[in-house]
Amino acid sequence: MSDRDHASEAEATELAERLAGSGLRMTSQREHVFHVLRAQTDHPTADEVYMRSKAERSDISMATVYNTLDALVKCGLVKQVNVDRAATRYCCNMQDHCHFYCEECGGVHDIELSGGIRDFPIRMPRDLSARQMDISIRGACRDPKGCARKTLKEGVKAQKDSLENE
Amino acid sequence: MSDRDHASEAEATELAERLAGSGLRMTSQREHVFHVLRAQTDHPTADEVYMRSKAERSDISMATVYNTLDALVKCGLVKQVNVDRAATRYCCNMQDHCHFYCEECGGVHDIELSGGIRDFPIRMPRDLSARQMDISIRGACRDPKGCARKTLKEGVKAQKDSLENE
DNA sequence: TTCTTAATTAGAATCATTCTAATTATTGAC
DNA sequence: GTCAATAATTAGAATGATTCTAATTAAGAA
Ligand SMILES: [Mn+2]
Ligand SMILES: [Mn+2]
Ligand SMILES: [Zn+2]
Ligand SMILES: [Zn+2]
Repeated sequence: MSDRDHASEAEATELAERLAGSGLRMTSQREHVFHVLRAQTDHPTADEVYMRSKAERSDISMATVYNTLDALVKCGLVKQVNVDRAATRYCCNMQDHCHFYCEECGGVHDIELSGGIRDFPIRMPRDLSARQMDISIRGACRDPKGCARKTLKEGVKAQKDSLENE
Repeated sequence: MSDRDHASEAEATELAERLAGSGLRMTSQREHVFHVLRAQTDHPTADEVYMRSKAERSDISMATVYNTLDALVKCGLVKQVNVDRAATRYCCNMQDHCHFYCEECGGVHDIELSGGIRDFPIRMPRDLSARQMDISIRGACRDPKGCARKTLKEGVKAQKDSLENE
């Protein structure tokens, strides 16, 4: 049994436990979608998750991808990330972090937070009680190789076409 | 001439100048939409701006409201505020601030920032250059009177109906 | 004016997401 | 294992915010 199998097994076990904790069942589709998410640290949209999932399991449906992503969010294994009004992205890094959006390539990167998110210099009015804080940063990633994603629209479309014509 | 007229006049002048600065023309629709936005400190959606605008100018169209809000954003008089995937809201407070979203009533409130947004304790990776940071807080506003907006969906719908049946 | 260009408008189109209703899979009791 | 009960999957329809289109109207320059 390879390291990879070990990793997948541990992943599946964690998934099954978390799902059970929320009264949800483990299924092969859910395992596969979760694995697809964990395979890359980018923050794919539902559509991208669908395409990647379909590459190995050609029978999976978009509806199931949406349902599964929902289930993963409900049981605390995945977070939704929204950038403007674009399609929701999914993040499976459950550490406390914030997001960087590259306006050049459209990529989203995780940024670790130094201190706890609590001790940020914000004075909360007395009549408002905070439950959660979200920080997002936008800018450009000046990676010499060019960024993770190509120039947003064209790049995403090209990627989609190439997967469809397989 | 009343104080109110003075205020409106100054508002219109600022608007005209800002529009001109972006190569855009001043129109009565734009003046009216801008005035509607400045009349309340809440963060209305395009649809809400449309309803409020139509209350006084029944001939204005939704398309114009969208176009105008766009123009106002382009010339730096208004900012867009996104909460999850819900309809975009519009904010005409141009000071540096962040947003509080009440999960109970759906209202959005401004929160002043103590220090400059620059000295927040975040270590940026070398290959990422930040241009802008957004902070949003979610929680509940425990106002004894109840919050600005009623319980989200029902409240918004009721408000819409009441305006339509005038 | 009159010409040119921009703004407004109604309605169609788009696109991510949610919903519906039918089918299939999983679970637990027997 | 059999069999109901319940949950998950699925295709496709519906939704809703926004954008686009193409026609009309208004504004500014000459
Ligand atoms: Mn992330
Ligand atoms: Mn604001
Ligand atoms: Zn980039
Ligand atoms: Zn509230």
